[in-house]
Amino acid sequence: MHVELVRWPAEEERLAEVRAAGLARLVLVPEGVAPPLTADPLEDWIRLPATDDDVRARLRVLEDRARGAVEDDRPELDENGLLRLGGQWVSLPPVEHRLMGVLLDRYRAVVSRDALARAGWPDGIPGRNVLDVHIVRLRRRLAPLGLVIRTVRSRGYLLEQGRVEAATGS
Amino acid sequence: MHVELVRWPAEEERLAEVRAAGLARLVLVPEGVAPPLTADPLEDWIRLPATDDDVRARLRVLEDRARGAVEDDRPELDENGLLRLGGQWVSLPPVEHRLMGVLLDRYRAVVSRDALARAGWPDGIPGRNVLDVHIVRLRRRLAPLGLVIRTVRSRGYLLEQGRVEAATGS
DNA sequence: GCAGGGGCTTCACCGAGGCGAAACAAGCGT
DNA sequence: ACGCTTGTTTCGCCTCGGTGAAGCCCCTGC
Repeated sequence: MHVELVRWPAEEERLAEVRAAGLARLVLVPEGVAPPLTADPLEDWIRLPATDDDVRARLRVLEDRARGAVEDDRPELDENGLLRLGGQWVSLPPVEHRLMGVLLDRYRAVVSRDALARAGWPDGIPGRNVLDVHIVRLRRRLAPLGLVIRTVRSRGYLLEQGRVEAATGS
Repeated sequence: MHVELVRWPAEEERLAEVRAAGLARLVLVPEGVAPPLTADPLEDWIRLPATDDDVRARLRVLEDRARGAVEDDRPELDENGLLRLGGQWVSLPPVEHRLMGVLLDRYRAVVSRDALARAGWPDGIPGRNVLDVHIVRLRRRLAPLGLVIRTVRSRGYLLEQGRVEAATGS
């Protein structure tokens, strides 16, 4: 993810272009000049002179926003079984709601099948295949949100954002 | 729209609270201290000492963002049963007016069938299917405005703007 | 290398219940 | 008298949770 550096007001035209292109940008504003203001989260400005650290800090945030428009916000699960992520949502039936609770508590970490079974069926698991089936169903329901449940063989499962894998290990 | 001013690192706890509450905030960072970084567009920081103009500039941007985050054109319902949205309007009969009231109070959140029943029929619900029927009728009336009532099975209903919903994979 | 087996995935199916919607029958105000 | 609103019945679909069974993949023992 790249962030454009734009001098203001010297490069006014370029700022307009970069804005139109929807690129992230940091505007450098010398002393005594009013900064250009916009509500666009992909734009920030900094007053010169500034330390390299401060410039880097603002650049990092802009990079995060540029990247994270899609990635990296954490899904939210409410008490009504609604799972929200990036403006979209899906509703989860009771069992899957409970399973999702544990997976989110340990987001991006492995959750054992045992822990999942206990969470999904506090009164004891009905059959030995039930968990697997519900994992499949949960996977399908999560797909539209870009969430993926990975299998960690003989260890358990792990919830994360679905990345576009460079190559499937085939 | 209000923006919280938070001193850093003195008011670290308060920053956490304000973040959790989703309020817009400007973090004041003294010289020589690393600013707290987040991709959240509702947070910004400024290096002290700073001019009043620079502070005001950052406040204005945050106010704009806070306003934009909330104002995402919400439908308006008046006491005469007129529901307006985006220049258009429809009129709602008494029962549907009351139902719509609760749905709007909890816009985009789940409202239980029970809560709807109590709102629509304060003196007790006449039959057990009445609510379903009125939901259907309300749906038809809302359609021209682009509003949609989603079913959240065994939990209730939810009112939102009719976007193209990610369908469940068949 | 090959066969066996455990772990996991997926499908097809069933019963129960939640929900949708059409059709019908009043009631009410204008 | 007419149209709009409200309540009721009824039929049928879809979802949800659970079960059995088939198949795949990887590891392991021989």
